[in-house]
This record gives sequence, structure tokens and C-alpha cells, in this order.
Amino acid sequence: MGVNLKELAAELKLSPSTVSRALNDSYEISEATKQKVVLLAKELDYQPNPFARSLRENKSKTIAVVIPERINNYFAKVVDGIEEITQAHGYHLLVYCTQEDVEREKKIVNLLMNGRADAIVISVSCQLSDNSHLNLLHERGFPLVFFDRICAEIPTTKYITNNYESAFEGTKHLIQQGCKKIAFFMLSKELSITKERYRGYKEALEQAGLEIDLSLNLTFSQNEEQNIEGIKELLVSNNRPDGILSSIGKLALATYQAVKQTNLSIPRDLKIISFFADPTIASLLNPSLTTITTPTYKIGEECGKLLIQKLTKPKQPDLPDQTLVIPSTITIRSSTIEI
Amino acid sequence: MGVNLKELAAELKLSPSTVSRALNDSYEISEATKQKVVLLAKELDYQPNPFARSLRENKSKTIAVVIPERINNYFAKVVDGIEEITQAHGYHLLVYCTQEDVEREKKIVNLLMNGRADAIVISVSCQLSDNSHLNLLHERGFPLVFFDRICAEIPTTKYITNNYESAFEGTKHLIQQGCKKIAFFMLSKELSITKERYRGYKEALEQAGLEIDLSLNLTFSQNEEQNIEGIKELLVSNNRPDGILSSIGKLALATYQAVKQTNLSIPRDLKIISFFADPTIASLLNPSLTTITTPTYKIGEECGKLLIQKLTKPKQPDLPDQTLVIPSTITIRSSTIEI
DNA sequence: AATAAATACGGAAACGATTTCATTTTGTAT
DNA sequence: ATACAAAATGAAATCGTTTCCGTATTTATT
Repeated sequence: MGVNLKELAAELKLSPSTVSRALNDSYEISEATKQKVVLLAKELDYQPNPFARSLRENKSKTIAVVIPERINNYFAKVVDGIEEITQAHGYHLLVYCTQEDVEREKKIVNLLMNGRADAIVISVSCQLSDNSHLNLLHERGFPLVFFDRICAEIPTTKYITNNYESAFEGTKHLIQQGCKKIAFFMLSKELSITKERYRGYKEALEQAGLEIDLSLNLTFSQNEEQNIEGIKELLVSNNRPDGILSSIGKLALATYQAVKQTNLSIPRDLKIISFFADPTIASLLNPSLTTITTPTYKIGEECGKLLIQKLTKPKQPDLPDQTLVIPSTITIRSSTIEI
Repeated sequence: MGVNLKELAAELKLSPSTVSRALNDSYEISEATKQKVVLLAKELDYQPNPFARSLRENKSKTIAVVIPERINNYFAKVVDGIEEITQAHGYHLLVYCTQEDVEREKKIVNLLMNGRADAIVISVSCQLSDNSHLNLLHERGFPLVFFDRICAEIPTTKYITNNYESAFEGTKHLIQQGCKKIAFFMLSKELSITKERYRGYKEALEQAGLEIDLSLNLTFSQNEEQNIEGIKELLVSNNRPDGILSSIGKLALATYQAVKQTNLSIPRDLKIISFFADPTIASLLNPSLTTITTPTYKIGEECGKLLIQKLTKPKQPDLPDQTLVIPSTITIRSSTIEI
């Protein structure tokens, strides 16, 4: 397509090595030739071949981001944050979506073993049970950063929110609003966030002297229709909860849909609080939804900063085994407040 | 990191050329050696270096996707569709978000001139006025596909929805519901979709013998607060519309927020229909929102299929100058129906 | 049986950059 | 003017593939 280094050198009657050094602003090259080289490079719109460079330098200037869902403001914002930071340093983002499918996640991670990316930022699929693929990657020294849905066993850096405290406070809020039978909605028991949020939920109930009714702890699937149906059944059963802590935003939406099919009313018959990414939507729902919102853009930025640090500085140590917490905020809206 | 071709060859006491051919299933290699090679390659987990391959073959197995917003189900679904198709053929996706910033778009497109990707799929920023960067790319023979927000002047393949008809039908629906003063909300007059949708809106009004009041044709910005404020002002003014066709989903949400700050009621005082990506949200809004919804996943799939065709088959012609239309569907909900 | 053709493989160039090492040129001190 | 250091440039190796070209061995043809 464009001109390459050899052609540029020929045009200038210089050797490729000199031209390369001139463009990389090497001290070995005189100012005079540097100027000449840079000028002609601009004029001919010289663009270094990224693959030649990657091959030689053994780095790709690319970061892989693996998320479970793209149609989800939570993850979209994280990626925005990562891009904001890394793009400024000349990095490119390969974005992969697993669609919550662990087989797909494995395939993608294996694909990344070959060095196509310099690092991976990942939030694992909710189906994840064995993490050997990620372990292997990490053991090979591949920079790996987790966010939100992490693998606790893999000793690297993880960014999460204060899941336990948020769930605890959220549950406490429901209790304060008079709820006695509080349900917990989740996607998968295996997920790191589920475990922590469930712990917060449980301890808040215990502290208030409320019993934990396991039949109110429901695991849902990827099938929206089925989830709505399941929630509806719960709501018309004898064992109807009067409060819900939803650990995933879309389960709150499913609840709203289910409630529409009953003659129950939020917050009169049922109060609900949910982990939720989009404040605009939360405030426009009817009734507006009380939410626990994570600063996801910030999480993305932090992931980006960490990786830039690791990848651009010479001789950096491995990413430390640490779990960094970025707290969420609870916004009380109408779905938990009696009118 | 892993083992390379030369080491693999040494282990097998074969030349690198033979091993390469064996792995690529060349007819020149005997079945016996092929098997031996493949076996050891599996055993040692040989992964070909993608950059060496890209350098040699002059293709990257990578497609760049450029979208204006990531926190937007419309674009997220398109990318999902593209990924679904292209991943199955071994392609990777570099996803860039311009944040509706044309300068950023230019930088990204220029970055892609160096061959890092084999093709670009793009929906342009709403700020776009001059498209020289995209033109240059196309003139250099770079495969370029537009979707949704296109550059009509650039002779390549574009995927859009039936913007004119949808807007026409949507406006007609408002008229049928008794609206006399119908506003048109848009992000930018320059956008291809705006022009078409506006044409549909205008002709529907003309056909009904309604006057076009330019003070009801409003252009909004990226600033949410400001948009809500602007809409609120319109709604409390003497010139209040009784119907709105919103050409962008988030302007419908802004309208809902603005209405909450007035004592107007949808659909009693104001009916609204909007181009909108997410049916779940539309049905959960209060009142539920009448929408024009584009099959965006399908658009993504079509983009993917076209590019796979172009990139994987030998000796393919340039992408034809054609505009392919995938029709939207109107779903009537409560925001346009008097109770 | 001699020659042609097919089969199976190896050697080396090529892709386009960076970098080590070698060499020439310039500058400075004696 | 000479010697020696410093500055500026060039030649060639290198990264890991693929592929063109060449060659030895086997198989087919007359």
C-alpha cells in the first residue's frame, strides 16, 4: 500500500538503518538528517508496518478485552474507560464478547496465547467453573487483569467493587423499609460477585434476626422469557417475597416485566433494589429503581493505567496479586420507598 | 513464549519449510510426515506467530469496527453480529469508539491506514462534515463498509434501514393519533440518517396538509443535561408540540426526563415515537414507548458476511457501490395511544 | 532399460522493521 | 600535521513465517 522504510531510504540516499534511527529520534543521528528524514516521511505519508515492528520487538501494542456481554452498559463503560487511557498511549483494543458462554471464553483465551495481544483484561463468564485456561495464561507470564467477575485463585491484579458492603447495606435498607421476606436474585452461584453479594445479603438478614429462606435465593439463566416466567411464578406463590435484592441489573428489569403481569405493585407489595449500571434508565423506570451503582468507567481507567504502567515502562515486575476495591454508591429511588 | 516453527522442525529432524507445509496441509507432504508433525505440534502446543504470518501474507485476520458510542445497545448489537460471523472464520475485532468526536474518528482512521486491519466497518460520528479521511482510505483500495450512519458519496457497500419509510410511517401514526404540531428531534443535520428521517417526517406532514414549523425541528448535543433543559423549555413554551418524532433513542429518554419536570402527561398532552434499540427498556418506560426498531444484529451479520466473502475468497472484486436496506419495524405502545 | 514424470523434501529468499557491529567521517588536542 | 576520540552512517543479522526454486528419490511410460 504505502511506502516502506527501504524505499524511503533509497529516496533519501540513506541506509534503512539510518532512516529508522532518524524516525525514532536516536541520538546517533545528526539533527540535519533527522529533519530531512522526518520531512520526507511526512510528505510520502510513511506508516511503519505494525507487523514487522511487532515481530521484531515482540510486542503488539494491543490489549485484549474480554467481556461476557456487549449489550450491557456496565461492561461497555469499562471498555470505554480502558480505551480512554490506553489509546492515548498508542494501544489498540481487541474486544471479545463471550456471550456468557464458557466454551467461547476458553477458545478466545487460547487464541490469545500466541502473543496477538500484550495483555488481557477480563471479566469472566457466569458459567465459569474451571479456570485452567486463564491459569495457564497467567503461568506463562502473560499480563492478566481481572475486573468485576474475578478468579480469586489466580494471583494477579483484580479490580472489584465493595460487593459485600453494598449488598449488606442494600439489604439493610430493605429491612429498614419493613421487608421481612427478602429474596436474592443471581445469575450463577459460582461467580465471585455473587458469592460476595450473597454474603452481604445473608449477614444483613442474620444481623436483623431474619431467617434465610433458601427458596427465595434464585438462580436465573440467559433466557429472558424463562427468567420472567420464573419470577412471576415466585410472585404469585404462597412464598411471595416482599423485597428483592437483585445482584444483576437485567434481573431487576425482568422483575419489572414479571410484576406487570401480576396485580402486585412496587413498592407497596414488593420492594426491590438492584445492582444496576444505568442511572438514567433506573430513574425512568416506573417506579424508579433503587440502585447500587459501580463507577465502571473508573474501573476501566484503572485497568488501563495499570497496564500502561506495566507495558510501557522497562523492566516492570509481574502484576501484583492484589484486589483493589472501588466502592459503589446506593441511590434510593421509589422502588424501595413507600409513597 | 511457546515453541516456534524452527524448534519444532529441529525436534522432528525436518526443515522448517516442510513443517510449515505439513501444518498447512500442503499436497506436497506425505500423510505420514503430516501426522507426525501435527502430533508434535499439538503436544508442544505450537502456536504460529501471528505477526510473522501477517508480515509474510500481508493480511492481519483482523477487522476494525468504528462506532460513535459503546454505551448504546444499537451499536453494541451490530458489533455482536459482526463478531458472530467473523469469529467463526478466525477473524479478530479491533473495536474503536469515537465518542461522537470527529477528530477522534480521523485519528483512528488514519491509524488504520498502516494495514493493522484488513477492513473497516464504520458508522460515522454525528459531527462528521468532511470525510476526506475515509475517502483516502477507500481510494487506497481499503475495504470499507458503512452501516447506519453512512457517507453517501463514497462508492462502497452500505447497510442501512428504511429510514425514510420508517419516519414517514411513524409520523403518519402520530397524525392518525390526532397530533397537529409534531416536533422532530435530531442529533445533527449532517447525518445521513437524519436527512432521510427528516424527509420522511416532512413528507408525512405535507401529505396530511400540516405545516412544517422549523422551530419544532430541534438539534441536540452530546450534553444530556443541556438536552433535557432544552426539551423542557420547549414543552413549557407557547409553541409546545403535541407529538414528537425522535430520530435518536436517547432523545426520547431525555424527553421522558424533561416531561417528569413538567405537569404534562404522555400520551395525553404529548405523544412520542422514537427510533429505539432496546424493546425491553421501551416496554418498561412509563408510559411504554412506541418505537421504530432496526434489526441491528442482522446488520452486523450482513456486514460480517460481506467482509468474509471479500477477504477469504481469492481474487475478489472491490466492494460494490450499493446501499442495502434492512427494514425496521414499528411497535406501537402506550406513548402514542390515548388511554 | 532408459527416460519422463511425479512425489517428498530442503535451502534460501522474502516480508519490513530494529539493532548490533563495523566503518567512515569529522572534530580536537598535541 | 598527526593521533585519537567522538559523531554519523552503513551492512547485515534478526524476528517467525511462507513460498519459490532446486534436487533427490521413487514411480510410471514407452
